[in-house]
Order: sequence, then structure tokens, then C-alpha cells
Amino acid sequence: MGQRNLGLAAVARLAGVSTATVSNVLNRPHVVAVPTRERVMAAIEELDFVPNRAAATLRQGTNRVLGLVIPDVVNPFYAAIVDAVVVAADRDRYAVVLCVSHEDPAREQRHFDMLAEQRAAGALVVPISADWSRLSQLRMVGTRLIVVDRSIDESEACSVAIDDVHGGEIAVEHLLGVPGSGISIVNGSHTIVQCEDRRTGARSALASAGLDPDSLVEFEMRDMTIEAGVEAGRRIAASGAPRRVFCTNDQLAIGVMRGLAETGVETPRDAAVVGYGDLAFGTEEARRLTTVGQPKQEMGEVAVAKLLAELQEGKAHRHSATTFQPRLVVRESTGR
Amino acid sequence: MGQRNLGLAAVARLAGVSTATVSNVLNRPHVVAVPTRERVMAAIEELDFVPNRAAATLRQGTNRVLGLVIPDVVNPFYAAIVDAVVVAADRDRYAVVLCVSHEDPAREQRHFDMLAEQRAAGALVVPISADWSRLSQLRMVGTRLIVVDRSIDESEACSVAIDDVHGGEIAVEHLLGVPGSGISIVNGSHTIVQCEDRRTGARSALASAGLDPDSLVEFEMRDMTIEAGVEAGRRIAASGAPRRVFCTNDQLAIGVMRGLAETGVETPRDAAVVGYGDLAFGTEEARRLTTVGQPKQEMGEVAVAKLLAELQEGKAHRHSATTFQPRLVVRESTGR
DNA sequence: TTGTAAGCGTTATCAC
DNA sequence: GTGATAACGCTTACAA
Repeated sequence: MGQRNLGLAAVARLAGVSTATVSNVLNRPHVVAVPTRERVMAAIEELDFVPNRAAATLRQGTNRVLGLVIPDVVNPFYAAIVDAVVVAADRDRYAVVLCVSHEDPAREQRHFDMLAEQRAAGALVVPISADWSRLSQLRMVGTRLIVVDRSIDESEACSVAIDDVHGGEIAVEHLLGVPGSGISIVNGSHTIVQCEDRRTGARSALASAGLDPDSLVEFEMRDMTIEAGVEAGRRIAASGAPRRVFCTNDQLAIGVMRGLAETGVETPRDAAVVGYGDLAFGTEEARRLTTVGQPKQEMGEVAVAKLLAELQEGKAHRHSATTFQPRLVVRESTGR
Repeated sequence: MGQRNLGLAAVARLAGVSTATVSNVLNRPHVVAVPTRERVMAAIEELDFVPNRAAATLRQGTNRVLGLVIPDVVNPFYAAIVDAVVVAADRDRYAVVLCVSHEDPAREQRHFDMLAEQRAAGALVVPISADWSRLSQLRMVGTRLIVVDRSIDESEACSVAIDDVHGGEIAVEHLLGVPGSGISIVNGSHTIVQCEDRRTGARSALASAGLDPDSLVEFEMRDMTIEAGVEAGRRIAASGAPRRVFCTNDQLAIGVMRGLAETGVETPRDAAVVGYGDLAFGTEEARRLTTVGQPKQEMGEVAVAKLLAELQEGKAHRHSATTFQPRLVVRESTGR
């Protein structure tokens, strides 16, 4: 019960061996003779010995810790990544320090500095901006970096990302196979790289089908919420825009279906709607929505795998960028 | 760019002071003369010095790290707690090590041990079981504990929880104010303490209204999913059970509404449904659902506040249990 | 197979 | 206000 706090030395004394041997029992059991090992284990048990990783970190210069820096943890997309990362790291006995930047560069910077001070072995980062000077502290202490869900030059770091252009392509490709004419796109701001990429993919799908990319009828909404989607749906219904609609997230898509329905345009009877993300599971409307699924768990797992590989390889490591392809999840909203 | 890695000593040399002074500049700037301080800061800048927290941890016996152990991070209830905890911890410059137990006791145990080895200053735990012997390692190294979302004897640790009994009470109280007769409850397994508590609250509300608690018509479902809710809704419709229905989570509630609707029983026209949790925001059905809201962010914040207080108070600390009251979020599903 | 001993980079206790 | 210096607990050559 009491809160003692001895060290290797106490264990060594009780077991009648040296500290080096105790250390070996802990880290390289195979080099220790069996009877010695057992004596040491017994002493560890007896004293409730808890190794002090700070001492090991100090000595080795690196901590069995990975940093994970994301913009938001309530967002199910990132939550899924967090889950995958935590599981993968746990498999290799790494602790994960979670940092939520909330899109605040100053906060993100503090997180980087903190991870550097902790001598984190590596960090998985969904960066707010592409300003690499911010990472100098981490570089300085040798923390390895993986950029997640953003692309970056391979000379800088490893990265994993999901190909949003392809996501836009398969969405529109699918819509083109549904009866109707023309394509509408309901998008967020073009300044968001994901939105821009998905739109690029949409245009590319039109081009591949021998259609004019400029024939895409665009609705650029300020927010990417259900409300904004409803507004877009109304405008589509009112303006006679194409009723094969690609929305760049699921909320917009659900809103669009609702906005269309207000004037009696039912999906999928009179319209076809494709969303993006496949995140809002478990709700009625999402269950009917054809959408673009993103392999986020896989991305998280591979990110950790890359990081651990880089840690093993050391100097010999060469950065690489991995891209994951989204796949279409076909449901009712495009089934005529 | 190079990866140097000096220490206080190098900074001290460059600034022409002792390591003690550099340490003071970092930790107690006010005791250092201004010109000296400035010279030291310049040297720190010049050398890109990054303090090594492992050394400080080793010396001080405690790490500026909080552990957060939860069963699941994709679940929005826990995600909200994680967010609140991370923000609160960040305010006081604590790093948060996230551990996801996935309901696996062995894994949870590893997490505890790991936090002990890291000499975490404290840990916020949503424990799988109430087996306190599991925490011996943590106790041994002086890590302070706060139990979150579970109750525990005040002699053991501080805790924060949400009063599920009261949640059940206000839900049924509200249903009793809606036209109709009798109350149905759609619940998960009674072995889940939250389910049992919410049911207890429901019975208590009946009693307070002068009704027989045993008049509560119960449906105990194996899962707490939308599907299970649909099944319950069908059974309610078929059996003529009371159509004022309290469901112990939102998924069940959404399912019940759907199941009822299959036989033309529309909510709120012919039925009143109350859910629990207020988590599935942004979906059409959830927007219409009267439900019991849980102050989860507040719980997370207070948990960290308690932990930090305990860390400050040290020996003098006395444990305490804080209970948060849920509040009813009234929406369409009970509005006749 | 085991022991010896030199650090790792801080912080804290004294002197000055 | 500042400087020496002794821990803190572990890992790792190297020696035996």
C-alpha cells in the first residue's frame, strides 16, 4: 500500500545481483541465466518495483512516445484516425500523446515544442499549415515525422493521404450512370483543399466521359452543414439545375435531399445524390445515401507503421508518400 | 538544420553563467537579474536549445503528463470528454497520454502500468471494472487518480459522474406530462449500470407521480442499436404497450420511432418518445428527438480541475465526488 | 553470464 | 543573484 519508490538498485540488492543484470532481465531476458532471472523477478515482485522510464529516456535520448496532432477529436473522421493510431501504437508498446490543435497555429506550435521536450520518438501530424519551420524544434531533437491526411514533398517527410480527386471522380462517374442529364456539385469553399480536389475529380470524370467539364453546375456554399445543403437543394429545385447531385460531404447531401423534397422532388425517384465521407452512420438518411467512403482506419494504421519503420531504419530511411483510394458506397440515394 | 543536442550546460557556457542560472531562467525567471536573463535567452535562441523533460522528470520524480483512459474514442460521448480534457490540460501545459481500453482489462492494465512507468502526474480513468487492485502500480509511484463517469467510494479517489437516475426521472416526468397513459421503457441490459440507473429513475418518477412503479412496461433489448429499437417499436405497436416511451439511448429511440411508424403509429402524433444522450446531432431524426442531455464537456473539465487541485494540495487533499445533473432537451418527438 | 562504472540533462541545496 | 555540486534511475561499454 505504502508509496515506496526504489529503483533498480534496490531490486539488485535484494536479488544479490548488479543493476546491470536487473536491467538485462527487463530488457534482454534471454541473456540472463534462468535461475538469476527468477531471483530478480521475485525481487521485482516483492518490492513492487516500477521502472522509471524517464531515466531510460534520459539515457537513450528518446522516449517510447508518439505524438498525434490533429485539428479536432470530436469529428468522427479524426476520431477514427485516433482510434487506429492508438491501437497500432499500443501493439508496439508506444504511448500516444494526443494534441488537439483546434485549428490554432499557436496551440499547434506549443504542441510541437512539448513533444520535442518530451523527446517523443515520432509524431503523426495533421498540420494546420504547410509551414515547416514550425517543426524545427522537433527536427532538432530527432523526432521523426509523418504527415497525415495532407500531402507534402517527399524530401520533407513521409506522408499518408486519401486521394480526394479520385473520390470526386468515382462519385461523378457513378452519377453519370444514373438516368438524367448534367451534373450539379454542391461544395464548400474552394479555399479548402479537399473541396477543390473533389471538384477537380468531378470535372475530370466529366471529361473522361467526353463531356464538357464546364457543364458542371456549381453551388459553392459558405458552410458544409445540413442547413446549407437544404438551401442548395431549394436552389437546385428552383433553378432547374441537374438533379444528379454530387455533394462534397454527407451533411450537404442530406440537406440537399431535404431541400429537394420540400418541392416534391424525391430522392432517388426524381433525383440522385452522392455524398462524401461515409461518417454519419446510424442515422436514417445516411443509411440511404450513396457516398464516398474513406479508408481512414487504414490510413491511421499505415501512418504508424511508417513511423515505426522509420524509427527502425534510422539514417538509412527514405521518405515516401502513400495515397489511399476512396471507394464508392452505393446505397439508395442513387438507385433508380 | 543539423541535429545538435546540447543541454543546459552548453547554454550556460555560451552565456557565461552556471547551469543553475539557466535552469532558473527557464523555471523562475523572476529570481534572475534582467541582463543575465537576456543573455541566457539569447544563448538559448542561438543554440536552438530544447529542454529535456526526461531529465527534469527523473530529478523531480513526476512528469507533466496526465493519462486519460477511456473505453472508446469513436463514441461521441467519450470523444467529447477527450476534447474537454485535452483543452483543460493544455491550459496548464500538461501533456495528455490517451489510452483506449476497448473494454479489454488486460489492455487497460498495460495502460496503467505504462502510465506508472512514465511517472504520469495524474490519470483520468473511465474504468472497465471496479477492481482497484489493478491500480496498484499507479498508487505506488504516486500518480493521482480521478474516476470519470463512474462512481466510487470517496475513500478511494475523487470522481466525477453524471446522475443517470435523475436523467431517467426527468425523462419520465416529462412523458407523464404528455397526453396518454402508462409508460414503456426500452432499455439495454440491466447489467449495465447506466441502464439500471436510468430505469431506477424512471420508476422513481412514476412513484413521485403517485403511480405504481411496476406499471412500467419494460423492453430489455440485447443491443442498444437502431435495429434493436425498430424491433422494440414493432413490439410496442403490436402489443398495445404504452406509447409514451422512454428509451435509454438515442439510437433505441430513433429505432422505436421507425418501428412504430411501420404500422402507421407516427411520432409525435400517436406516440411520445424520449431518448438519452443527445449525441447523434446533425441528423434529421435526432433533431426531432426529445432527449436527456449530458454535460460531458463540463464533466471533463471538472475532472481535470480536480486532478490539478489534488496535485497542488498534495498530502492535504481530501477526495470528493461530484455529480452532474443531466437536463432535458425538449424537441418534437414529445410535442403533441 | 555477471559486475563495474561512466554518463544522460535536469533540479535543488548550499555556499558565496 | 549566482555558482558548485550532488543526486535522480537507468543503459551500456567494457572488464572479469
